[in-house]
Amino acid sequence: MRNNREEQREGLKQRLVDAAEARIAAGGLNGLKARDVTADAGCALGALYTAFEDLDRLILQVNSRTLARLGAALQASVVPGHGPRAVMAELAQGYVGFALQNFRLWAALFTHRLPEGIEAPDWHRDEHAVLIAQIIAPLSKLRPDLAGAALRQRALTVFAAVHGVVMLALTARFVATPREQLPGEVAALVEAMTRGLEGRGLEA
Amino acid sequence: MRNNREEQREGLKQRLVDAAEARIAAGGLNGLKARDVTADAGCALGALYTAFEDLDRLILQVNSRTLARLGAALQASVVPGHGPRAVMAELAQGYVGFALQNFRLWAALFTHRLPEGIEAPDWHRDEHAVLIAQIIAPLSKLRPDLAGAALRQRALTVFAAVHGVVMLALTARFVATPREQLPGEVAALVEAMTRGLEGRGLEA
DNA sequence: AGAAAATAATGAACGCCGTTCACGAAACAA
DNA sequence: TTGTTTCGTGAACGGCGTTCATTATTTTCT
Repeated sequence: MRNNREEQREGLKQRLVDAAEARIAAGGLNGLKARDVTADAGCALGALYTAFEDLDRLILQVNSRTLARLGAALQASVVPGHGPRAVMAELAQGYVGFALQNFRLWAALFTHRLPEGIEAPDWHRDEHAVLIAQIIAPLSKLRPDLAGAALRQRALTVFAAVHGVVMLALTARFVATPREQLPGEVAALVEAMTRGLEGRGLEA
Repeated sequence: MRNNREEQREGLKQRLVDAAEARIAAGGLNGLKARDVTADAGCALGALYTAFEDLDRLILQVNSRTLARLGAALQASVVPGHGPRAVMAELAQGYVGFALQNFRLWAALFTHRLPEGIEAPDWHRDEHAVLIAQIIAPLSKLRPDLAGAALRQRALTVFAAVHGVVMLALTARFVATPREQLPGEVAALVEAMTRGLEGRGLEA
C-alpha cells in the first residue's frame, strides 16, 4: 500500500491552500471562487468541503500563512542595537513594505469577515500576536511606566495607528495618500508618536 | 394631474435609500439584499434598477447620508476657543462617539467596495472631505510650516491613524481593544501625536 | 378629449455562487 | 477476499444580483 489516508488528505489540503493563496494574490478575496480553487487543485468541487468546513476556513489557512510571512518580515526589518524610536520606525517601514509587496494577501487579512456570530478559532486569533510582538520592547523603553496588559494594549494602539494610515492609503475609494508618499507619511506619524511618547512623564 | 414623473421617481428613490439605510443599520452591509429593500420600499424587485444603476449605487447614497451626519457630528464636537491640541482631542472623541453610536452605517463607509476597476463618482469622493476638514485648522497651528496639499495630506494621515485604532477595535477578529478602553486609547494616541507634532521644529 | 408614443414598474427567469448529498471508488480490517 | 468505513465526485439546491419581455402609467400630439 503506497498511500495512507492521512497523507492523501494532507496533500489535498495543501494543494487547496496553495491554489487559494495564488487566487487571492492574483484577484483579491472577491476573486476567490470555490470552483476555481478546486479546479486549480485538481479535485472536484465537493472535495473542498471534505478538507475544510467551508470556504472561510480555507481563507483562514491562507491568512495564517500570510501572518507568518509578515511576522518574519517584521523581524527582519529591525536593526539590532538601534534605539526604541529607530526600531519603531523600522517596524513601520517593514510593515509598509510588506503591505505594498503582498497587497492582496495583506488586504485579505483585514477585509475577510466571518459570517455574523461566528468567531475565528483560538489558534488563528493567537497568530495575530505577530502584529504587535515586536512593538512591545521599544515601546516599553519609551514608556517605562507601562507593563503587562496595559503595555500590550498600547502597542496594539500604535500598530493600529500605523495600520490605519497604510490601509486607507492602499484601499480607500476617496482622497488617498499616493503610494510614493506613504512611507514618508508613516515615518512622520511614527516620529510624532514616538516623540510624544518619549516626552511624556518628564514634566508631569 | 397630481403626480408628475419626477416626483414619483424621487419618492421611490427616497424610499429605497431609507429602506437600505435601515437594513444596513440593522444587519450590516452583508445583510442588505435587493429583495428585502424593494419589499421594504413597497416596490417590485426590478424597480430598484430603474432608480439606481445597481445595488452599489444605492449603498453610495446611504454612505453619502452617513458622511453628512458624521460631518455634522464632528463639527458639533469642537469647542470654540480651545487650543489646537484640545480641538484634536475633541474631534477624535467625536469620531469615536459617532462610530460607536452608528456602528454598522459607519462601518459601511469603509467596508463597502465597488467591483474592481469601477471608481466612485466625483461627487461622492468629494464628500469624504468632511473626514479631514476640521483637522486642518488645528494641525496648521501645531505645524505652521505645513500648508496647502502637504497640510491636507498630513491631516489625512492624522485622521487615518485615529480611524485605524477605532476600526481595529470595533471590527477586528483578533485581540481587539475593549470598547470601554477605546476612548482612552484614542486619547492617548492623539495626545502623543499632537505632543510630537507640537515639539517638532523647536530644536531643529 | 382621445389616440399614439414614451417611459416606468412588474416579477418571472437567468447566471453565478457556496454548499449539500446520494452515489461510486478507494482504503482499511477481517 | 469480503465487508466496512471513509473519501472524492459532480449534479442538484437554494439564494443572490441582475435582466428583460410584458403590462401599466404618464406624457405628447392632434
